[in-house]
Amino acid sequence: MKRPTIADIAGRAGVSRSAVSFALNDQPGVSEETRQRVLAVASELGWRPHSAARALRGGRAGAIGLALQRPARLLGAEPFTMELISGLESELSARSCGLNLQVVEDTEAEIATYRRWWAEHRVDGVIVLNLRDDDPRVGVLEDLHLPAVVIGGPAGTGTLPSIWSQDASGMTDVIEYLAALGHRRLAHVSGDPNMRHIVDRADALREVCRLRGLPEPLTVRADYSDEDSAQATRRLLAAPDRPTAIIYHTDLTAVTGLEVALEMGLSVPDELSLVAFNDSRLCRLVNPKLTALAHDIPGRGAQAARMLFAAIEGGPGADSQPAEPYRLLPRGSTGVYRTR
Amino acid sequence: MKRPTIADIAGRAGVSRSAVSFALNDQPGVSEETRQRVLAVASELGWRPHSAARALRGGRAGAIGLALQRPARLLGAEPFTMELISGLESELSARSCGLNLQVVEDTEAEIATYRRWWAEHRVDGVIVLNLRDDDPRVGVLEDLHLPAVVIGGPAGTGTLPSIWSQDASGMTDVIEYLAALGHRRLAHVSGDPNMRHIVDRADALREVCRLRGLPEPLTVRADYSDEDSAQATRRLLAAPDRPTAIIYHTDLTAVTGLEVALEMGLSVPDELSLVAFNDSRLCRLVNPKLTALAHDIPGRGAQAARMLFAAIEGGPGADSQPAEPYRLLPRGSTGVYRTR
DNA sequence: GACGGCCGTGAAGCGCCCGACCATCGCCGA
DNA sequence: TCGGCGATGGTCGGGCGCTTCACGGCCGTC
Repeated sequence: MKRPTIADIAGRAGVSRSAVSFALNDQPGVSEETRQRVLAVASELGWRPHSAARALRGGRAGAIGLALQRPARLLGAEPFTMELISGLESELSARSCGLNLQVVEDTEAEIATYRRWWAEHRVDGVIVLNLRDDDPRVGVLEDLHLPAVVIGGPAGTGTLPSIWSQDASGMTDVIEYLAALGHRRLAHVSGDPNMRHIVDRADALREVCRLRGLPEPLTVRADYSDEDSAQATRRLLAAPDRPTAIIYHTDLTAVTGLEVALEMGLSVPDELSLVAFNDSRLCRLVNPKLTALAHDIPGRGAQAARMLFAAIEGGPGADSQPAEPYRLLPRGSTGVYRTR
Repeated sequence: MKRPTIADIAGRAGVSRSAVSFALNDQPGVSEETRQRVLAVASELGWRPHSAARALRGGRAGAIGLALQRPARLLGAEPFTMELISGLESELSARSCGLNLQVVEDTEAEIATYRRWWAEHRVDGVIVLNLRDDDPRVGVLEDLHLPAVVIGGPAGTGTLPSIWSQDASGMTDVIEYLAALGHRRLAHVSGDPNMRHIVDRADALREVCRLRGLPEPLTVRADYSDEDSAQATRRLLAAPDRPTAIIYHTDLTAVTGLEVALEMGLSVPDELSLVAFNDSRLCRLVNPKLTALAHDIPGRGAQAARMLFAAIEGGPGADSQPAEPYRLLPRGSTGVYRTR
């Protein structure tokens, strides 16, 4: 089977290659009659533009890039990435634009990937995840003039458009909810402090507690691993003045924390309330179900894709904007705190 | 910033473009001295081949394709896909080959995607997931002569190489394990009966039970959704002659089943044992932890990638082969059945 | 002096797009 | 009546970056 080219269509329709090109691209320069004839022949032959030829000619690569900086074992556990991808795809496929995926080890490798994509003309733009403080990726992308949309921010994205989650306000909602339930001693299992949104949450937590006259909240770090998450919760619960509510930076971490709490003989939510950032099915699979801060991740993916297209086309619509706010979904893991 | 081309290198090195091309591609036709000089200039300029130009010239697209036929909300919940991708990537990035991802609605859309990829020269080959009976994708890929590796089989893959999981033997292991624990009334929550591996498991279950003189196992279907999984388990446990052990086609389904069983007041594993196909972190997050049949998914992805490369290059190494067998990981959800 | 290796150059061409050009026709003013 | 002109509908050909085939000097050898 041979792929038909424009020349084949030209031959069959009895016109020149240019005429075919004009007809296929809705350009002026051919009569309506010729255009229809060309289109008919093209669809009969099943012609599709050769993406490489188009890209070479100086046009679009017809694909965007997504570099995932995650070890293999985590990529699976975390629903975030896949939900984001499916959201991206919903917009991409509507414009028959491809998605190039690359799993990278670290930031350095990610930057190398951007440079390679740029040099090889593989993508028209990229989506950047997990913004960090002084993120070197921003400068590189700006230098390359490679269109990009950052998921994160709003600070530190340079000239790149971004879509930022309202982490401080999400955290505030949680604290107010917990405070209303009578909790005073809060704790926070936090993530990588280099991540912008992680810092935003921690800052908000301290700030709101101070304003409301609550004691300084305990904070410990945990990565996504089982052991680390369990250890973090154990440390918090072993503290002399044990917290009555714990806020986790991830559903995964929270679920592990729940197991640990139950293991240690605590009753949830009677003696301990738990809240997770990032809702997912996981939160509903455990018992009691986890109270969570939910986000429309596929929706955000779609929004990011639209912004990226706007950035690529250089038109309007590529301005930074907030994602829709977190929604607090109270479930069985949080309850009224009764002083004993 | 301008991307350097071969002509730029040629100018700087004082040789013709052809010579540069030979040097960069390790072809004979240039002296060792010239080659070194060209390579030095190339790396100084940061030259990278323009992927579109190469593809146009008739070479490789430098990417493989993966079409995911899953609704958005499932893609996130299921760790399988991401683990597979990270396995694929480990091989791909070693050869600096890209991965093209596309989320599709149904088989028809998937086939359309293959045709488009082929016509647009976007990918050099594809990975096919979830083989079904009389799968139309096989014929299409054969017709297009688009190299492909099927994850599934071994039957029904036509001339396409495949890597097949040993589902019957996995199922047999489970039954023997459960039988050894004293279970006789087994049940099976099964998946889409059009999927080859699902049928293999069901067949093995019936066959082995017959051979061992166990009663005909109950079988119900459930998709990946919460409601469906819960409903399936409820139906089984409400049956007059309740099973003492249930085998689930997915960790997700099994976790939901566990919740339902606990809700219904059954003690796991004292009154009911549960086993899941597909181990994942999910199985260790619940209480009791789920006994599961584990698979090295990233490993299989890597193997599939290697086979696909072999198929693309037309060399040897593209023969169908079994994946490594399932490993049964007994955990807290299975135990001795004591007649009451 | 014919011949074969070795290095290197020139040019064609992959499929597509687009700027330059050209033929035809209708219309207008001289 | 006829030349000039603009609009319309089309053709020609170059070039994007890269590979590769055909060829052409140049040297050493029989």
